[in-house]
Amino acid sequence: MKIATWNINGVKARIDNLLAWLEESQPDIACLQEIKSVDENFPRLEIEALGYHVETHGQKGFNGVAILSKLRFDEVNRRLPGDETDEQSRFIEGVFSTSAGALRVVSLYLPNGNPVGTEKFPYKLGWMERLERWTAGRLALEEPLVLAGDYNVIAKPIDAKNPSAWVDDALFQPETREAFRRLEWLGMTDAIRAVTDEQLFTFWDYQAGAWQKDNGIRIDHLLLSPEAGRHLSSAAVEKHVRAWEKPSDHVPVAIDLALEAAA
DNA sequence: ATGGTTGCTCGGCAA
Repeated sequence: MKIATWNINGVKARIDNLLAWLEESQPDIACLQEIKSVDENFPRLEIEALGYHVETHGQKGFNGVAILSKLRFDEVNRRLPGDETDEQSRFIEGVFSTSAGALRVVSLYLPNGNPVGTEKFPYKLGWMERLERWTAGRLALEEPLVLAGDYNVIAKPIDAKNPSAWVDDALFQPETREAFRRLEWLGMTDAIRAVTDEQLFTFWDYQAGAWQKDNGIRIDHLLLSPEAGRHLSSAAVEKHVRAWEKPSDHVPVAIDLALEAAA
């Protein structure tokens, strides 16, 4: 079963790329971030025509996440618990029936947190604390769990072409990196790092020729519970998508799990 | 380089 995550930076601007990518990559489950659309305007008909079920959690103008799945959703949960006042659409969980029992897949768009020194940074850290608590609860179920999305976290210096350029950025603060490590300490595995130590990027800024200079960062991650990680057979960044016409500034990251949809 | 580019929405924010 192929599970992918992609920050598409606007579903309206990216619909042609999204449909082309779905046909080429053929993910069984696709987690999207920054759909920048309300649910009513999400182009579900075109996507359903390719054989996907569609669940969204959007808002006007910014943020917004979605899960597309060739498997039927058994359950859908929107919003990360822990702060009833949080109005930003950044979290959706789908539950699916597989050969290994219930599979839980989350599409998350973790707050950017810039600039550090404003209320945006503590919002990011608070969101990461809520995610840690939620994940601890799900891990107690001892089920396959995939947390996929744009984490806005540069976990290690190797995950940036120029780490020194990011030292004042929320994505690379010690508190940010520690909060990410706490998710790993809970028992979650960074799928890419389970298969390779090489330098890989998932985001290149639109500005200053970042793509042409390969000045990128790796901030889109799939974290796996032990029960998901034991089925991991491959993980890869689909870098070529960044060279398409009218690209997102992020590219898809995909894993294969040796699991099948329940009969 | 206190710049640069894109999306959403048509001024200014978010990234």
